[in-house]
Amino acid sequence: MAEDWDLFAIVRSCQSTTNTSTTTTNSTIPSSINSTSNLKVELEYDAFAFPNIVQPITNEVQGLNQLFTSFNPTTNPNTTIITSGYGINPNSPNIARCIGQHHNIAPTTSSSIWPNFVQEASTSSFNKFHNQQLQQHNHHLQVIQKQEFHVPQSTQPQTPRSRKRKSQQGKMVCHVTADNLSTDLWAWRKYGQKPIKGSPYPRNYYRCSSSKGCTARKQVERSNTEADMFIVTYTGDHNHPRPTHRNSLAGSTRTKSPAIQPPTSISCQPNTATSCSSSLAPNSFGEEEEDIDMEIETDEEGEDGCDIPQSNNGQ
DNA sequence: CGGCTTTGACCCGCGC
DNA sequence: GCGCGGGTCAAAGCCG
Repeated sequence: MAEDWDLFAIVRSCQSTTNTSTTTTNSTIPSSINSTSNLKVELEYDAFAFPNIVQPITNEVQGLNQLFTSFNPTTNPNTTIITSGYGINPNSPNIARCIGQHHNIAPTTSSSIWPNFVQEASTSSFNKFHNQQLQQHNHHLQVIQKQEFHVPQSTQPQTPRSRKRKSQQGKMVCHVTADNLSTDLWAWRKYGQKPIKGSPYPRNYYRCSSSKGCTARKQVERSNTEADMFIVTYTGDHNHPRPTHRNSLAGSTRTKSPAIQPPTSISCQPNTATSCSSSLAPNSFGEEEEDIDMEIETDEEGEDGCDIPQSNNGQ
């Protein structure tokens, strides 16, 4: 299909740019959030009117923030975190404080851009979703705290096809610019592409290729409202430590297809996941430290690594 | 040779 | 109950 852009787009973005904007998926978010120079991270929780979950979420937020922070290469003073959401009081001191703190602490690693991420919850199965998310996040948090890399229990055993709608599963959504489509050290393998109703652009499906049993999934699609923005959605958890460096899995990249390539391109390929992911992505969690190291290793590429110029990661 | 991309078909959750 | 549409599978072909 001509729309290969996606793929590469994703992958490619190895370049870092400074624009990353985060928006909430649920509510189409205006670009007002975007800040070119400042990185704004928006944590959105659809707590709606479920007071009972607010607390847990708060905890989550903390956990996420920790992770996020530790992960965030860019953490810098300029980083702004915006909390918004339904249900969770944006003004919540707990959250704000927590976030602020973490950010301050955050290690400053590279100048890479830290893509925005949004935590999205589906309204339909709100409770279910939240429970899952909370579990995942808590779990991740625990993992991090322990400095472990496994996500043992996992989240869901993935049976042959867990057809459960993704919308109902916990997921992390990142909005990144084409330039930032970043990459991460995880190795991703494309396993499908589908046209999405209502969107002129197809959605690409990737799964982690580092480990056979890994349930991590990644979806990438171009925003139909903002041409140069890509929506990257992460689901599932990695059941293995993050690779130390982009691996080289073999094959690769077919050069980018002639088709559309996002602006910058390179094919970072699957291995490259966007930084967003790292942040929240469940998986990435554990590896934060490594991540950082590794990512840093990438130099500046910004995000993570997409150092790989073209073709696949390295290959 | 191993791994990746492409792509049509299939499966099945979900809304009507 | 039916149909739509999203997500996944798997064969074929490509690339390093």
